[in-house]
Amino acid sequence: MARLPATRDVFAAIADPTRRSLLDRLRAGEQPVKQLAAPFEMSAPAISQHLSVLCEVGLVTQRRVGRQRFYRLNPEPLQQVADWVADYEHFWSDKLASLGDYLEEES
Amino acid sequence: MARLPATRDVFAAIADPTRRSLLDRLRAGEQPVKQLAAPFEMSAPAISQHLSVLCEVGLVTQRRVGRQRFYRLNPEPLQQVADWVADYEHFWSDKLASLGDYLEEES
DNA sequence: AGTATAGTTAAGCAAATACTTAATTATCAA
DNA sequence: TTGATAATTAAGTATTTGCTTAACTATACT
Repeated sequence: MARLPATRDVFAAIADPTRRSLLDRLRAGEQPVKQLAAPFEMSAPAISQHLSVLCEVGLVTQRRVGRQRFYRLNPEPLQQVADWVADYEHFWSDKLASLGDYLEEES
Repeated sequence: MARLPATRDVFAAIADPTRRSLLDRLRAGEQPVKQLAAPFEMSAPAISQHLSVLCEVGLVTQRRVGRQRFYRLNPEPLQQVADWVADYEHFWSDKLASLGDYLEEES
């Protein structure tokens, strides 16, 4: 037997470093694929496939202009990630706080 | 040809739903594997392998007590994720703000 | 000593992933 | 209409992943 179908969710989408870079670049604003893909040493189809994953989970939207395809960032789905991580934030801030106490006692 | 070695980082570690659940459960405190694994319908080795991934990226630590292995949450590496997502937060809050403006104008 | 318990390591497998090159679609330009 | 450009879809491949069962290690119980 093997694992379950592994529905592609936001967490899976941002697990890939290339896809995170693409999102990072899109923060500069809507861009056509050519421009977006410029810094990557990867074939155009590879980029196209990554963009379609991002599209599927709603992290980007598409707009056609002539023969170009403009991609735009849609960060809302990242809220899911932010929400999940937020539940852990007090754990490390508590740790930092106790480290602070420790340093204070030492000084 | 194929892809590059794909070093396992925090983003990859939290991409798997089972591993996220394990972390969620560990928020209740340090636990032996048996207790931690109880709700999962998965073999013990599968859980063990997930825990070792979490260990590799530093999200959990281990402590041996008799024949038990206690795992403890170490949330610090999640800061990386929090930091990355934080850069996107103003994007969606801007969007919400403009939605707010829109709703205000409508009323 | 013998056996049960907690957990990992080993080996193997099917599906998913991240690429590749080749072919295709669609638009623009001469 | 011919050709170049922008991008995708198709098909194929190597690697990784998430599981499984079987075997192993180590501690505890009787």
